[in-house]
Amino acid sequence: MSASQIVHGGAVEAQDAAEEDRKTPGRRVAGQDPLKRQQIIEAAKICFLRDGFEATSMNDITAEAGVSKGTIYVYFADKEALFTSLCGEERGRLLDFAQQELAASTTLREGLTRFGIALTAKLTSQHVIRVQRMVLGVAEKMPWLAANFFGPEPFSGLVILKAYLERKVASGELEIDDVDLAARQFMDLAMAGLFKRRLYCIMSEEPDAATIGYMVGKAVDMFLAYYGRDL
Amino acid sequence: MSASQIVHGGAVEAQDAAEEDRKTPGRRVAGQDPLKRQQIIEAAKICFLRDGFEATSMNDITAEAGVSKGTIYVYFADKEALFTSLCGEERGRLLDFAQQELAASTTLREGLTRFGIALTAKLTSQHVIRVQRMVLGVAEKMPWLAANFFGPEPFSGLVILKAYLERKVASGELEIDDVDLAARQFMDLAMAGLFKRRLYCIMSEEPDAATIGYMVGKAVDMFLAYYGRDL
Amino acid sequence: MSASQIVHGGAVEAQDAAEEDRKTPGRRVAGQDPLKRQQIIEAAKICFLRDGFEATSMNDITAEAGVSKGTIYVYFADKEALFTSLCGEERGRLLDFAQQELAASTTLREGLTRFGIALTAKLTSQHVIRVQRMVLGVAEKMPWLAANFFGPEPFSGLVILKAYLERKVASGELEIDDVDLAARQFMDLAMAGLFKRRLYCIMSEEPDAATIGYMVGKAVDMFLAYYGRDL
Amino acid sequence: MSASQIVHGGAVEAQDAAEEDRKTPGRRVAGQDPLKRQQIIEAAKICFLRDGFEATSMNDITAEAGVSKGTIYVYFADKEALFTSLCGEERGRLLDFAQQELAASTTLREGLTRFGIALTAKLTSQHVIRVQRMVLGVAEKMPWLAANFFGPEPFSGLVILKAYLERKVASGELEIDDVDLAARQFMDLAMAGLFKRRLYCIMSEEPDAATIGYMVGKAVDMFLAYYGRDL
DNA sequence: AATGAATGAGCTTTCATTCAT
DNA sequence: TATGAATGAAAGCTCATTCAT
Repeated sequence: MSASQIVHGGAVEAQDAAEEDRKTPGRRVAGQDPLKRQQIIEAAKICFLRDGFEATSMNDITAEAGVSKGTIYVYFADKEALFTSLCGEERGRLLDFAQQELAASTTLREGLTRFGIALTAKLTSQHVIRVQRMVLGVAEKMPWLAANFFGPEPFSGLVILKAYLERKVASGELEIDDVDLAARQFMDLAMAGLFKRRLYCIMSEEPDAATIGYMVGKAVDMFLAYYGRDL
Repeated sequence: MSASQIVHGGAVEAQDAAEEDRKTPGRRVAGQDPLKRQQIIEAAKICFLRDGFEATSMNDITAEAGVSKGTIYVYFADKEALFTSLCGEERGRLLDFAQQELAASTTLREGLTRFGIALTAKLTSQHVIRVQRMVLGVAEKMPWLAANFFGPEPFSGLVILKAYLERKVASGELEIDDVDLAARQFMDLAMAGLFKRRLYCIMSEEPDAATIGYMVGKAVDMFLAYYGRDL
Repeated sequence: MSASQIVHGGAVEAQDAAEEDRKTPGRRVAGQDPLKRQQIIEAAKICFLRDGFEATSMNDITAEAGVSKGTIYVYFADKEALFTSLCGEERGRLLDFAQQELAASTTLREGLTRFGIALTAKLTSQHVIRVQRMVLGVAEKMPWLAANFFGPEPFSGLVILKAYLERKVASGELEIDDVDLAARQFMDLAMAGLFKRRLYCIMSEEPDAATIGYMVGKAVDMFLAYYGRDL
Repeated sequence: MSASQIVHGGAVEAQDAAEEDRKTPGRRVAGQDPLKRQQIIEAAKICFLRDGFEATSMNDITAEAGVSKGTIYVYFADKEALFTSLCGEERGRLLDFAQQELAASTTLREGLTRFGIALTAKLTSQHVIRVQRMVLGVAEKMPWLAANFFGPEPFSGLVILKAYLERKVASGELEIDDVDLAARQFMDLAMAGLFKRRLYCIMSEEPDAATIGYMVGKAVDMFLAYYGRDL
């Protein structure tokens, strides 16, 4: 698998299949064209994020996708199945960018700062906030969907940060007794207040870079003051 | 008025009024029977918390409340008004308990600890989590409702904590340049990870007292290590 | 029966009964208070004329009349019965004024002119136009109601005009072979076009006195030119 | 196109279009099938004429038309739009026949007589009377609809008659100072009493040809006696 | 006798889903 | 295979009528 494929993520296998099929002319199998499937999902994403699950009609998605209603029902059993698929894709590897931020950093402080900034920017962005509200709105009915929102464990931001912290503990730069807790503390500290204010519409605009930088800076200070080992 | 009544909050006056009115015979005014109003709200709460705003039909509430549809519309102008009323009651004085926790404490560490424990217990309780999901589900459509969820500013937990911190700064126990940020940091630190895990159904049970105590203890340690002034 | 009773018309017997009952204190018989009955009818008239039969709710009438819904149902079996009663009263002696116009005139030309003016003014007045539309709107369902709208024959304008014409024929001032037709011709001629234009909202304002005078004048001219006997 | 098709009027083109389309296979566009549209309108006509606008429910029309409720809403935006369409079709060229009657006549007397007979027969026919009651029932709510009932000016019977009278004035056969009034007078004279009696259910059957002929004859006599110029 | 809160069938309209083309 | 017209259950809401007070 090439590097570019890694970047594109989950849709890659489907794309490959599509390209192969295109070579052999003739009828496709119903509900098997990955391009059309993606087209529907993208349209549904726009609608669901804009209006929420209930307020979005299949007609809206039809219009947005430019395919017929019947076709959607070939690719997805019903509205809920489409929504679930879409959430699965959206979740994708929501926090995988984190790995790069940490890998690209030389010092501990830089690593934490870049990680914190990227994390906060992402989680408070208009798009991701909307996705979260959408998912939380159906969490009672589809808890598994919410539970997996931040990604299946092995790839989530938390796991990445924990691994990073553990390496820094091993290297002697940090002294942490409960790495899991410390990782969670740092993440919440980095967006202290911002996340909830964004989620609850108290802050209606995305925070700007200066704000995020300021808050993450304070978080790193505090985190290192407590867990850092003066060398 | 007894202490227990204070705890129960907003519904108390209505109950009292109802009992008094029952003594004086005669017809009640339309939409003014607090018992019936409460009956409807309780039913609506069950339905809205279970299914969300859009997925709950007025018929569902009718059946749950055991009153007719027409009656609901005497007490509430429409579905949204009922939902708003319910949220208003639910919000009530969600975080006012906080004041007592701080007032009842002698030392700074005790104050922060009691405050953090009460806050975390409240916000991660099954009921409050459900209410939050319900409110977030309609945040896109009724942002004012979400924005006011944690109470109008003067009485919210944040304001109380900030005032407390400011007093401690004045008394020389703390040294904080940005009290607003510090307050937010402490609150998020106190429930680091817990809040999100509860909201996203990753943790399906309410955290037990030991867990909360452990996490809040760590939070207080970290907070005092950074902002505390060794006297 | 006194002269004043004749003028007051149908409600007289009820009034008498009311006065008698007032003498004996104590409870009235349900649905027997003519004052309250009238109060309800007046309110209903306002509502039905403003909004039509279907668009008027019993609540509207309740509010307008200042009596309770139950009371209305004591006086009238249902909405339709109330409407029917109201129409009966409205019809009353819609065109009885005509007699006075003719009696107060000395010459034939004056009689026809005054009659024509009064008739046209009445039938094109906003109130009467509304009543007519209301009645016509339910004519398919309650044809008897529409049929009696212009009054039971003996007292209607047509009968009065016919009697007048017959007297003028007998006196030699007119020469008419079909008096019934002539009477109808005069009435329609007097409001030629005006009536239909008013009914069909082509003319939204009541015609002014000058317009009516002009048209009736033309009608009298034409009528006398054809039926008049030059003496 | 046959003569009988001309008589039937507005629905003819739609039918033709439908038949043509049926020849070309393939799916129809939503809300574009003229047969189905006509089917709905016919059903609506039956219901609205029988019960009036308010008293007719969309369910009634659904049942009468034999199509689903949703389908009606594909063809018509709402109940009012359906009603308006139906009225528009009904109005059609209600009085255009008049032109032919006048054109086909040689003498003035014949022209007026044929015109008067055709006008009276049409306006007192059971169907047109019902349509008028239906329209008048909503005149308060949709005055524009009532106002346009007799057709947009250029094609209405009144305009045609006025033009005819003006020609006759020019040719010296008539002497009229106010042609507009004269035209209205003639039209009302032609159906003197008949129209109102039919509208108000005083006359429950359509008038027969003899009655109409008699009344129109009298009207023509009177009209010519006044406006005619003895040559 | 009078009241008006409560009822629930019924209203117009929407929309997820089906299936003939 | 893909289409989109048609379906009809169900939505939010109204209101004529009833009946406990």
